[in-house]
This record gives sequence, C-alpha cells and structure tokens, in this order.
Amino acid sequence: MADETNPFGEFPHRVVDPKADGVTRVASVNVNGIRAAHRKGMGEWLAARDVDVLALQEVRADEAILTKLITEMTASTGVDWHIHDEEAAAKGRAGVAIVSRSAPTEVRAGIGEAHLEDQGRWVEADFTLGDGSTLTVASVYVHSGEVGSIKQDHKMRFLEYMRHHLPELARTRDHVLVVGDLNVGHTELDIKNWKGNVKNSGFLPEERAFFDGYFGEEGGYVDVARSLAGPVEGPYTWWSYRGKAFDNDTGWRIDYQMATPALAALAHNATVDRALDYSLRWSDHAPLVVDYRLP
DNA sequence: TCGACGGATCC
DNA sequence: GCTGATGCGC
DNA sequence: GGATCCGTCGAGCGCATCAGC
Repeated sequence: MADETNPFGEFPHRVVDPKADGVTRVASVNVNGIRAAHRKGMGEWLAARDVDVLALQEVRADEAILTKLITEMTASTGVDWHIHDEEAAAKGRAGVAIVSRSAPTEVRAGIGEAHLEDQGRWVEADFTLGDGSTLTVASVYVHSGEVGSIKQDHKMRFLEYMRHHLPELARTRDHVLVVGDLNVGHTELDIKNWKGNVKNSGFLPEERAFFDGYFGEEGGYVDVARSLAGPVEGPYTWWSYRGKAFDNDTGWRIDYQMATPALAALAHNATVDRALDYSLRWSDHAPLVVDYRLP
C-alpha cells in the first residue's frame, strides 16, 4: 500500500531486508530534539535498524544529555559507540552529531567562517576503510531560512560555504558523504506542494541553483536517494506538524545523502523510514537510511 | 506551512 | 520540584 | 462555469526562561 506514495516503503510497516554482510548502513535524521525523540520511540527504531553510522541534526541538547540518551538507546548492541557533536551557542537550538560504531581518525566540528561559527550545523569525521582509503562523513543542518529576514542571509551564506567546501572535501580525500537536513527541495519532484512554495524559503530559485551546482559538474556529488529512487515524486523526508500534512503525505524531500561518485556507486537500499501513522512519529523528519558496500 | 476560503482570470 | 505562560524557531 | 491561480487567514511541536506556589 505504501508503494504508491512512497517507493521506499514505510517503517515499521514494511519488512526491511536484513543488512547484508560487509555492508555499512548510514542513517541521517533530524530528531527535532533528541529528548523528545527518545521519549516518543526513537530507541525502538534505532535498536531495530542496525545502523553503523548515525548522523543527527537538531539534537537540541548538550553533549552530556546526548551521550546519556545514545548510550541508553544503543545498550542492546553491547558496543561502545563513538559520539561527536557540535552544539549551538544558543542553548536548546540546532546541534549536529555523528554517532558511529567504529572510531573516527579525526573529527572537525563547526566551520571556520565568520557568522557561521558555533551554530551547531556542521560536524565531519574521517574514517579509514578496509582498503586503507579514507572516508569523510559530514552531518549538516542548514538553516530553515525566512524570506525577508536576516535568517535568509545566513542560510544563503551557508549554502555558499558548501558550494566551495564540498568540492574541496572531494578533492582532498578518497570518499565523501555529506548527509543531513539541507532545508531545500532541489526540484519539483521534491515538494508535494511546490507551486505554493516558490516564494518561500526552501524552494526559492536561488536556493535550488546551489543544489544544481552541488549535484552538477562543478560540485560532482550524487544525490544518492534520488539516484536510487529515480524520477518519482518524493520520497519525502519532512512533513509539517500543522494541518494534515503527514496524513496526506504533503511533504518535502529536504534530507539528503550526497556522495562522491565512486561512493555513490556502492550505495543501495535507500529507505525513508516514514512512520506508519502520525501517532508513531518521533520527529517531524523521517530517517533517511542507505546501505553502502564499502571497500 | 497547510488547507480552507474568497476573488480574479482564462479558456 | 512542579506547573503553566510566554517567547522563539521550525 | 469548471479549472486554475493568487492573495489571505488558521494551524503544532520542542525547548528555555520565568513566575507562582
């Protein structure tokens, strides 16, 4: 039944293929406050999903709280997970993290640019793969933005930063995976109600143009979920809490996994873990989960 | 931000 | 401590 | 006069802070 509206199926409604041997599973999710997400059932999802790398956005809690909740939610794995976050200067706002089974060799939090510091919007971690090559994973939370507000300027500056930082990353390591809530729908396939949002932040022509660049010749990245899903509507990853957006699947595909081409070629099984119904949601975003056959 | 609502427009 | 009101940002 | 488009007004959550008790 889910297949008409969501080619990736639904969680936990859909029977999910067990993870194959030698596969690395990467999940990106905006939790909209990890305390609330934990309270509403995130732990059950995490325990069932068998992820290897978990990229979080909108943690909205300090490192002590994050560590405590992640430790609790992963207790059944019997593994000491590695947790690295960037908190926002403003308490209870934004915040990104990378949670991984294996230890990163290096972690960089934040971005070294004026006006973009201490916002809890960027953390990246390097991993060494089995063949000795390096993989950098970034968990990113782009501003929501608001037309006519200073927040839109900050968003555009952040997108501009990505425009040159993404190619820089790709140039300096073997594989790069940038995931997160990018708060922009790239094409008309990515927003159910795109016509009503062409003048709103999230689907502005100037925002979408940046994504043309990220996924075009200059950027060189692959939109992994779009690549695997093909040219279909959605699959959406965010639905407004207001109205009947979730029930009607009036959503936006604003959460991405962007991979360098060689890495994207190893991706399969992209899934949006859309909750079965409104009451089972533990965030206004759904996790975007992709399996990679890493070397 | 969605969805309901008016009012304008264009075949 | 706890509750509810208010403000802010999605 | 049905379909479409364009303004308007109603709509939910999470967390911080503070007031009151």
